[in-house]
Amino acid sequence: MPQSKLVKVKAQPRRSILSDETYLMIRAMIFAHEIVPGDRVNIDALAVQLGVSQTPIREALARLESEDLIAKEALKGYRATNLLTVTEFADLFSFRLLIEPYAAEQAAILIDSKGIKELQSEISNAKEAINFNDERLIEAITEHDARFHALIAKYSNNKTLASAFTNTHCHLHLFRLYVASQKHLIEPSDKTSFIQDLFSRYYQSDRGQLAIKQHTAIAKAICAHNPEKAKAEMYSHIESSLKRFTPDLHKVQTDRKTS
Amino acid sequence: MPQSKLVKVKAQPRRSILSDETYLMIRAMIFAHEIVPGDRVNIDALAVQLGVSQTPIREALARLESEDLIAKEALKGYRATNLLTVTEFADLFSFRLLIEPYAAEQAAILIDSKGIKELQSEISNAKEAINFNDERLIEAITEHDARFHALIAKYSNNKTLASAFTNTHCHLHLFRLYVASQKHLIEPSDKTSFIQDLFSRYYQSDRGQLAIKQHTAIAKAICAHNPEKAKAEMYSHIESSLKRFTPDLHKVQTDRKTS
DNA sequence: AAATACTATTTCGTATAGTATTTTGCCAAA
DNA sequence: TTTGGCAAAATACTATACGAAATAGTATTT
Repeated sequence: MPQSKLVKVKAQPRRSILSDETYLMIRAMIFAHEIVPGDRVNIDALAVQLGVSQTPIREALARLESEDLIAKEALKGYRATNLLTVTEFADLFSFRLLIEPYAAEQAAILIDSKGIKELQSEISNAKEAINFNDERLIEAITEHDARFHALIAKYSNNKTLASAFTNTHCHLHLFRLYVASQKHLIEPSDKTSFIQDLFSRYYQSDRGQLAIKQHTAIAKAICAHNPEKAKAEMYSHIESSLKRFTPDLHKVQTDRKTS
Repeated sequence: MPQSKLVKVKAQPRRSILSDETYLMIRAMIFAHEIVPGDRVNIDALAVQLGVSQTPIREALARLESEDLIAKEALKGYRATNLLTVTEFADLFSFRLLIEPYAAEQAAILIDSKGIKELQSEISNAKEAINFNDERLIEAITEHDARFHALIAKYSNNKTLASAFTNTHCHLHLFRLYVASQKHLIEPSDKTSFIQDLFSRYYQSDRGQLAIKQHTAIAKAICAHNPEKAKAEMYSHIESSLKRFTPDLHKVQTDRKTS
């Protein structure tokens, strides 16, 4: 058994890096609405709650700050940033319309067999998820959507693009998770907030089937190495998604011009 | 003198936030090549050098990490990230070609009189800088270029775009500063590294006059509220800048496809 | 009612100590 | 000389405690 010497302690579980784990945990708390937008984030309290010292918390918050998920006010402390405003939401989609069709185009050129498998498997999973009940459906579709678009950004093979995508998309993701969490507020009341309005428009109608259909078309074009088609499909997908969210976008854009 | 009461202690100098200042100082050290790409960054040493404790250093490094100017390896410490590779450089320009023409277009629509003044003054400054001697010229033009493009990103009024621009552009800026710092290596030697080759191609020929000429055209279109022209001028400006850097770009792109 | 003073809380930074891990340098064996 | 391994030094990571300074809230005085 000469191997025992070579292998040695290689298998010992890596010591966890608290500042990294803390970062992920705080991030998860934000996405899970345990930390609500606008909340103040107290370092001491967080340290106690997570059972670590202040040092890892500080590093985690510094990172979250440069992702704009946490804002720091000098001498006043940290607080969770607010949700996207209507304008910011529209801006984010304008940005997506710039970079994601290009990403799809490049992915169609550069994707390899491993990537094709990964993409197809993501589509399959999504199609299964359609059969979920309402409770899990919306969350499943939201998560699938995030993974799908991230995959394409990754296979564009452009790190600058992929990193810009990641940095901006987390806000959209958070926004969607928040919209979804407001589901129970829809039925009983007739007051229609921006959020609730969005919810009914986006999820009530087709339960996300349209999005998955469009994803399928995009994936098909990419896997067939058809850049033009992939680009066009991605463009109309994002456009359609934006239209569903805000059919009155033209009004928003007009507002911006006059502001 | 009722004013004296109203003004009061408003002017008292804000206590400096060490973690912010430390962040800026380390960042400046990177841009000044006091911290060279690939260098290990020792927290203790930095704390002693800057005369602060570890806490602000850690927060600063965490922020720099998410900008990708500093990379963290678990349990091994931080190190300054390497310069852009040829591929990353090409990717960055592809990305710029996606977002900056759009930014110029939107700026032409949305810019106000204050913005027009700011843009025009930046152009004036640049034209003065052309008369600098070689020593200061390159740095002046590099800094002007960064400010000019940042201004347009700002006046696109799209925060998502502006933030993506900021995050990606610092790498280009660092790259250019590094290229410029290699100037003295050009003349005497005949060995032609990638960097030195770039330098001669980009700066020796016209001392940046072409870039400023193009900037002037872009600014003119924006200030005249001509979106189409602004967009087109910005596109060809970036394209021309890319071509000057890498006339053999097609080769790079071919390489990517086969990788 | 407004200005002021006082108190409590919180942030920000320092200092220090201890543990885990990596790196380095040395020594022995091939 | 080279290789491999082990011990020592260096470094990263975390915890803890403390203090100064600013903010926020409350009470007091004018």
